[in-house]
Amino acid sequence: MLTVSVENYLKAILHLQVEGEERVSTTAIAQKVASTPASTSAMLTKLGERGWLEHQPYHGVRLTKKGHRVAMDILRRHRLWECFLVDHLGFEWDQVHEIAEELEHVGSVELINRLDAFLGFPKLDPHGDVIPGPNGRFRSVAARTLLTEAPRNLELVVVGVVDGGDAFLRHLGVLGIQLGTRMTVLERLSFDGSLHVQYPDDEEVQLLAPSVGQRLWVDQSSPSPEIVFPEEEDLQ
Amino acid sequence: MLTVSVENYLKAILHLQVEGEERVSTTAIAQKVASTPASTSAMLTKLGERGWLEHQPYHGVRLTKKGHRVAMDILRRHRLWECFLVDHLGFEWDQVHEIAEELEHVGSVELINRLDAFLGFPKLDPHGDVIPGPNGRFRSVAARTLLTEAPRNLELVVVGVVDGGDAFLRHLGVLGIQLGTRMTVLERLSFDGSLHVQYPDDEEVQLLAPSVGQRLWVDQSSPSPEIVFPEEEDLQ
DNA sequence: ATAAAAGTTTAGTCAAGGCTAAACATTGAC
DNA sequence: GTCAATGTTTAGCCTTGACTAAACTTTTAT
Repeated sequence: MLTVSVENYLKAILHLQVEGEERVSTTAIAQKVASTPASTSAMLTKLGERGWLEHQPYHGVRLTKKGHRVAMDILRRHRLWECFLVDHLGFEWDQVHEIAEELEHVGSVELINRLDAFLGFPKLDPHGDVIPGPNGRFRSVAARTLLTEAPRNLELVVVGVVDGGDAFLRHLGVLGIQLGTRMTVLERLSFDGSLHVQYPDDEEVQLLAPSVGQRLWVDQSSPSPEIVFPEEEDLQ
Repeated sequence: MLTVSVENYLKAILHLQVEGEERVSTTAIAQKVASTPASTSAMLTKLGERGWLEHQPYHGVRLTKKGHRVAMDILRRHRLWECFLVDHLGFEWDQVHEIAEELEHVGSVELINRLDAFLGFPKLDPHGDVIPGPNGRFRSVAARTLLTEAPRNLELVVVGVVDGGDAFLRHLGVLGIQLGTRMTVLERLSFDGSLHVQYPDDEEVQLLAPSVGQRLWVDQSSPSPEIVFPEEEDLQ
């Protein structure tokens, strides 16, 4: 049965699987769900028996089609609820994750599809993450680049954050950055990859740490015919 | 800790306590939460130890102030979610109970208060039940009478249902009755208390079973200076 | 190539919350 | 007032999902 605990494991595995590795390790999963490797191992065996994943002892785990579908549904619910909380209840984007963690386990399919319609079938959640559709697949992904890898001297707009924990989101708040913030990258420093950026209507040039630049998705502020991507030798 | 299970017990006890009896029996609670008397007895002992109720072995149970407050909060969450589901997601009133049973266990106080504001601080849920305020007390109760006890020959409007399970709500649907339906009681039959009622713009007189009339809250359709309540000798 | 480190699983417990069967209280009928 | 019927609790057991400690694999470093 799909208990809250099972849903959390599947969600965690999807997360780790998307973020790179083909096979996901027991320890990594244990960390994500804040449990011990021993408990996790037991759970993985069970999830394997029930057909949600393939578990090769000592060599990690991979979601089956069925497991992947379930996990995507949970992600869908989580992100739709976040939209609701921010767009209609007036929460800030760094306040909604915890609440959505609870709401995502409410199981009614009818509920979530109606919520989707109520919200106007959004493609992105308040952090700029893509929302899976009712078929359990991601909706068309908008063009986006990491700020670190974006072209210079072109006005950009922030369209998302990578793996946005509340701490990072609040830090962005301090920096005055949110979804929709516009900025232009003037230079990327070779020392550590820090970025010199400039905001519209602001003479001053700001220095942005690489830890921030690597975690911001941006798109061109207004479509332009000439897009110049940086070449390797550009990097000083 | 306030687990889902504990919340369900407290909610069930509040329900039974409101519906009459001062002390609530183990068996009645077991029935409400669809459990056995044995399991319930164990749970009641625990809830007593934790200060949510007073448990006199063999003589039933009564919520403490603390327990009452918690139960009212759950009722508040349940009914606010029902409002949201019907008013904004377009559900019918007989479809929302189950879903609200899940949503009511999402714990954030901030969430529920914002939802309350979003909904415009409603006083009544889609079934006409009173919604507790953030202080854990019922909001001012509107004037209302059971249809069975309402005055004759006066246009009434349905403002609520008593203990509306889905089966009853669907039955009302078959009869064409919902919140806001107007009707006039012509006569109460002495045999079994059935009611002869008439709907506006409809010549035909309908017969309403007492099982229905006893479970409909009504108010006067439009304020009238003369309210005639039925006397005993009126009942043929 | 092998030993230490790191990662994973197994073994043995625990708490929550359910169940059935049996023992115990209370109530009501005679 | 006693005894049967009803209601309640206790006793003993089960499942889920956690935990620690110990055993076992795999990987890494020398």
